[in-house]
Amino acid sequence: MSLGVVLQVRDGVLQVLLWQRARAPFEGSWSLPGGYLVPDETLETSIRRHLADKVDVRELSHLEQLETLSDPQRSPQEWQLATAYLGLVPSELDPRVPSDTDWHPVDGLPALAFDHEAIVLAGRERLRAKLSYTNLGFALAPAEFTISELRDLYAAALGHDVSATNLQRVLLRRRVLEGTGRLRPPGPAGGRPGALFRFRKQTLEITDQFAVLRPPGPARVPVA
Amino acid sequence: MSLGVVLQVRDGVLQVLLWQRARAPFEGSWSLPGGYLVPDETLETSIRRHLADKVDVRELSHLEQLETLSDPQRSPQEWQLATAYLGLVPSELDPRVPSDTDWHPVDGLPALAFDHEAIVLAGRERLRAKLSYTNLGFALAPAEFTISELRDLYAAALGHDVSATNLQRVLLRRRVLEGTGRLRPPGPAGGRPGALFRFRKQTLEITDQFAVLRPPGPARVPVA
DNA sequence: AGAGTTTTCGCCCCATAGTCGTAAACCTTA
DNA sequence: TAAGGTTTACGACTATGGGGCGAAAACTCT
Repeated sequence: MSLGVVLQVRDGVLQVLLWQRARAPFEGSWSLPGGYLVPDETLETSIRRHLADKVDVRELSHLEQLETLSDPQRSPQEWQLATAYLGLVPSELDPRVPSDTDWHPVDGLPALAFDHEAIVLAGRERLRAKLSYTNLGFALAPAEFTISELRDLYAAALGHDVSATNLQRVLLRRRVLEGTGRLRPPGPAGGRPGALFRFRKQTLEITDQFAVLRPPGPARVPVA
Repeated sequence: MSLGVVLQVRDGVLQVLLWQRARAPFEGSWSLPGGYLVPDETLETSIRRHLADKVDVRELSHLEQLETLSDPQRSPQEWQLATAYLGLVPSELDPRVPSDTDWHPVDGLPALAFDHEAIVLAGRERLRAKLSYTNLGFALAPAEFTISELRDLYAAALGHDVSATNLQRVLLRRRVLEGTGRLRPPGPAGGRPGALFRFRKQTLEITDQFAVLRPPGPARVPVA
């Protein structure tokens, strides 16, 4: 079967989409959305199909495979293999979810069915790691944003403060962000209008090249 | 079913363990070792069991899950899910392998059965990436080694030259390596004896902390 | 006009990577 | 024993890029 860890930053907090089980085992407790495969179906197709009831597929800005769980004890009744996926939803969207489904802060989860808590935490770790060496932030952020807004998104996803100055310089240097010409008008409290940025690419790319593994030679990427 | 991409640096070249199929489909062509699960078996147990015929399990210095393949077209006959694992063997070992099994350089593979070529390349990419931001090198290297030997290992696995000076400084600073007191006597051509090093840990650890995701504050890890 | 807010940007420090050149330690051969 | 060749070790220098700070800019409101 396939399971989905769907994450979104809501109200400044990283949250996960959970579904309340209607049947035993673990009747009534919260669990990850997902379900069985049908014949000749890709795992990715399967999780997209199961998620379609919960979130509009077009609202998923990113979907990648996490891992496949196979512990014989993970389900109390039958031996069940499950492949977990990580899905991300941009923070400006508010998908309509069914009544048995709701968002829960990843810090402070209720008791989850099966091994789903560990899967959620694995998804959060994957997100945190990739935020640093890829452009995965595009999947959390709206189409346009100020640096302050992006800093709050990163802080929520990473779980600690982020320096806005640094974030801007680093992401610009890595050519992850680019400025639109536009400005965001200040709020009722006033303040200087913030410049609006966007991610250059909407697909996953590795932005960090490491020291020892970088091919030698004086040729360096031009700053352009 | 489970599949294993078992990599080792042999003769200064990154090689993968392949098995020649005895039955259709793809009879006679090379493929990854692996096979079906038995009930109540973990995927990791399964791949270890299937690999036991090829390589002594104790010779595997590292084993981690790569991904689960589910394309309905990946097997010409039946719909088949397969979970691929990446296994590593230290370069000083030379496992006895059956006659239908042999090592092949990852650069210059023969035509492989199913989608196995893509899986091998995915395994190589995982190795290359993790060599840079983890201590995964421990799984390729012998118990003790000189910096030159380690440099050759890294160069083979990464596919490009590596500076020995840099490699030593970086891995020492990250506290990935530590010096044993010993020296390796020079070869017949002479030369200064090389100092012997070892990896501090034999389990996977992340050694690189990234800029923007690093928690703020002046506190830095003491150089000790 | 002045006070309060928020964003922007320049400046400086420092940690670490990359390169190079020289010294050290060993072999073989004359 | 001296000289030349080979390999490793290590210091010096440079470049890059992150981290932090503070001042300036651009607003709103009173």
